[in-house]
Amino acid sequence: MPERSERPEGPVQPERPGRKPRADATRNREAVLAAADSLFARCESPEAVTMADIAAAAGVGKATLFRGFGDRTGLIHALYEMRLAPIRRAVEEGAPPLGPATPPLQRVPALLDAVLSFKIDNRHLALALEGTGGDSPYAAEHYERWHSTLQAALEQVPGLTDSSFAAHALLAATRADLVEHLVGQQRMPREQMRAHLAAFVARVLEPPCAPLD
Amino acid sequence: MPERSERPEGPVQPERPGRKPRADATRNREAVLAAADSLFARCESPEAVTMADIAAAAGVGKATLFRGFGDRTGLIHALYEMRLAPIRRAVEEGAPPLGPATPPLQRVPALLDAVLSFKIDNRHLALALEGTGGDSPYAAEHYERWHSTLQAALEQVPGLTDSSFAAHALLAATRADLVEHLVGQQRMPREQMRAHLAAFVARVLEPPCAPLD
DNA sequence: ACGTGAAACGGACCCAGGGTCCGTATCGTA
DNA sequence: TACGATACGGACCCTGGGTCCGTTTCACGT
Repeated sequence: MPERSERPEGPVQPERPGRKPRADATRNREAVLAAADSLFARCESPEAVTMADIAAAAGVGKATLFRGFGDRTGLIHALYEMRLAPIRRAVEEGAPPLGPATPPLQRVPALLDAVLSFKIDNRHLALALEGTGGDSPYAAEHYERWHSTLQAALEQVPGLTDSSFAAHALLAATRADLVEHLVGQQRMPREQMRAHLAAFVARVLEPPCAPLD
Repeated sequence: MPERSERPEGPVQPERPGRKPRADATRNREAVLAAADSLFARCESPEAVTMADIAAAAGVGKATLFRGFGDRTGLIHALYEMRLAPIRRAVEEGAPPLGPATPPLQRVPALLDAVLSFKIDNRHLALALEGTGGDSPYAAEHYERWHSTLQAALEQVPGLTDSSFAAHALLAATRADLVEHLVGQQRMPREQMRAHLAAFVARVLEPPCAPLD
């Protein structure tokens, strides 16, 4: 039993300020990201694209992948974070309806719609990340971020007693493989999926029957 | 690109009535199921238990595993169905609150609580099944069964417009890795998890604010 | 009881794919 | 331009799912 330790993953951009980073290194990093992005987008199943494929497509040796990103999960993670960055900024410091100044009853649906839309548009990537066998999606820090943001908003919704669980449950409705099943396999149109989620969220946010006067 | 065909999986109990099945075959099948069950229960991560491990624990050659169950997924599937069978019977032909005669507003929470309880009690197994990389959980027929049963019940809930999506969303709150995260990692007590889900479900089932007279 | 052929057995074997090693080529700096 | 540090890349290793085939074991008919 190998007893999973705390993920070795040493040399992933140590950010040495003493020396300028080598040009070929950054160039290769970009090439790898681009190649991987393209491959994941093109292929139906994420596990169909191997590390060797990515290396070949980027015109680079396999070791370069692992030197730059640690392991497969690290590479996928880097790709995912790259795509997610703008949305994250919009959530953390942007204007309503995503930004922090939005009233909860408006922000919760906006957040969930943003997550869903992102996963629809990047479902192959999201699938690769969530389906990456080893570590569950719930260990990833970006999930932690979404969850705590959503929970904070839900906390201010009247009548919701368990905001943490509710946040988990609502986020679960945007799981990548569910999105892939509905949008990818069953060809549900993007807008219809968003509408369904919106209706479901609205139902959850609806105040309890007796409006306190 | 290997182009996933319709799962070869030929010789999984073809049920020939012409000849009595060989004694050693059924004995080995039992041994394998028992060994696998025990190993999955004992180990934290499902991918820590290999087919060779199971074969060794059962005192059987690897080929016997694959002859009897097709592939890894098939074995896990057989285990899962075995455990699930009593609940399935209770749902299909049992008494309330799980059986078909139950009024929807009572049956929906009962169904979801049954699923959740089952996944808590068999989370390693459920994790193995849902996390089995290749095919998404949504392709499995037992998911299809849960979904259609739940959808049928939800259809009769007033004000719910999209029963199919709602069924998906509610079932998503019982995903094995979420259960593992909350109960396994964060040590949430079983009863508390059930209470949280029950509260969430109740919130969804709550009728829209204006009660029709 | 015993011969017989079909079915099951098992472990050596194959192969894909993630991850590593180390001699070599390249870059930034003096 | 020389030099040390850094990155390169492809041969290599290893684990783990899945298969092959010679051998064994069973169920059935006599």
